[in-house]
Amino acid sequence: MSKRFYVTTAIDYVNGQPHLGHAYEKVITDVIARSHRAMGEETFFLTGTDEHGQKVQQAALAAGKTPQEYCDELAAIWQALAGRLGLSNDDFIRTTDPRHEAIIQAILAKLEQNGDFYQAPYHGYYSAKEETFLTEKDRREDGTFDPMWGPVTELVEENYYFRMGRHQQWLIDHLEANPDFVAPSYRRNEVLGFLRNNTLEDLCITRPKERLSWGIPLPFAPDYITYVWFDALVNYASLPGLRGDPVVIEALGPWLPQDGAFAPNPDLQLWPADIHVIGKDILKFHAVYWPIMLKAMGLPLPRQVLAHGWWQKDDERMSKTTGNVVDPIAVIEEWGLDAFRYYVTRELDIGPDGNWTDAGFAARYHAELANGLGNLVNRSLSMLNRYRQGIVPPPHDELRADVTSAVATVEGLLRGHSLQAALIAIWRLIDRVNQYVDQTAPFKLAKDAAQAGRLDEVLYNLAESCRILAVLLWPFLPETAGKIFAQLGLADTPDRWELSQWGGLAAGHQANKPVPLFPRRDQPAA
RNA sequence: GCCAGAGUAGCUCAGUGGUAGAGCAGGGGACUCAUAAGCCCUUGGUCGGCGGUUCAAAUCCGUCCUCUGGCACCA
Repeated sequence: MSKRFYVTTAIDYVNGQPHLGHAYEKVITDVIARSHRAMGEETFFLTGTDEHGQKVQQAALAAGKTPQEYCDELAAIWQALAGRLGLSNDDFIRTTDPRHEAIIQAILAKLEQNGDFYQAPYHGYYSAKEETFLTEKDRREDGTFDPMWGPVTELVEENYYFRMGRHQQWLIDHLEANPDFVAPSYRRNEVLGFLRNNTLEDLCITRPKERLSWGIPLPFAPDYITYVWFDALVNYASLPGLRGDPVVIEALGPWLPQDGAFAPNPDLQLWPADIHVIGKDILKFHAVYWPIMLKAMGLPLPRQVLAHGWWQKDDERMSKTTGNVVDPIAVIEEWGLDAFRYYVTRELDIGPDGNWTDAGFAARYHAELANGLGNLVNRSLSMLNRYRQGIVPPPHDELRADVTSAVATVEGLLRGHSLQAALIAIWRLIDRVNQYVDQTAPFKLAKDAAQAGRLDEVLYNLAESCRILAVLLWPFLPETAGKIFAQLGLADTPDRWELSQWGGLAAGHQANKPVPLFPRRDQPAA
């Protein structure tokens, strides 16, 4: 079996509530995963939760629970979110999975043996009140720290460091030789600019156990706990490893537990990842630290780090304190899952920041989903039922060229992960088919018995266009695509690109009666 | 402060030397299968300011203004 297309989201820190940004990242990654699957690639889509760290430790303590109990409860919330978003993820990694921890320890042991680590004092400003180190960025202009931190003292503690400096040049070379390694291109430029103009400092990768106990101990120094880098980031490779990915198993072989738990599985070739979908805030970790870590581990680099932007609400940063937030679950409950998936993918291209407005959401819902797509399917099937009792006439090719051309365009855009552009192209086809209804006026043809043959032709073109639209929409709107197939009386699922071939509807096929896909919400039901 | 990017119709944006474009919103019309949806037509801009190069500049150059992003241990 060949290597699968492997796509990931960032894993989310459990000590927080899911918000629009999380939901957005997962939806666009799901669209990418579904489109690759539809086009016949074996695909693996991974998401998950980051569960270690001091904040989780403290929150668990405050809640009177063990950290593991606390994480189990929160991980369930995040997994439920994945379900509510209709994600087609193939697995869900939790960094508290003992197998993940075993792989982390194998990696740490290997790098220690290779001389990638060293011990040194860590100097920092420490807030005892918040039990955290502060950075220069936390200083105010006059050099003092915000009173929220309480008394701030300068503290020195021993820690382990990861040597990064020696990796600077090849990483620059790699970015120059692989223009798609970081996307969009302006993010790549930022990373290159950073690498060219700064000297990489070594990375502090531990915290002393007395300060951070909820995490993975260094196998060669159990009084130290791995800090986030060699824990959370590694999930992308540890999940393949714990499921037997041969590349990961081979790189870590001698350092893994030799009890047979990590037997290679040649049928699951995942690493290297094809795309890491992340937010722009964690670009540097993924485009600088992570490749260097992988190189040290002896693993190939991912093919692409794709950084998306952030959402604002009404041109202002979303903030819990002001209540200026979009709750994705509430939107889905009010408008439906596919309406949510459509808006976030259509409104915002992957890269720039976006702005959520409730008015914009309602406008797209009505203009594009209800009046455009929904009404087209409804009027097409309504006429097929009214004039032909829902029985599909013989195939006819009048719209074949338009549809085939749109399919090719959408396919190319999906392969390039231009999701917004793909939706725009799909809607151009919807507009074209709506235009066709007016140009051919089947409702007039139906009044003249002599035009029965022409009416058959038009009705076939409409029904077949709707069928193919379902296939194109599947990656974005899986519920809706399924409903269109169901209304057409098709038992199949529109999850394969080959179904977008013109002429799939057979003469004599019995379609069902239409039900509005996206009921209008701005007027009382008639 | 330094580096990068952007400023074009009410809104979102395309357009990189040759008579200003799209979608949405706004206005008008004909139709009626359909979720009072759809279709056709249409109003609307001294292309951020100033100066320069050119027969010709939204497009190239200079300068100024405004905004955005980045400037390492941030989940």
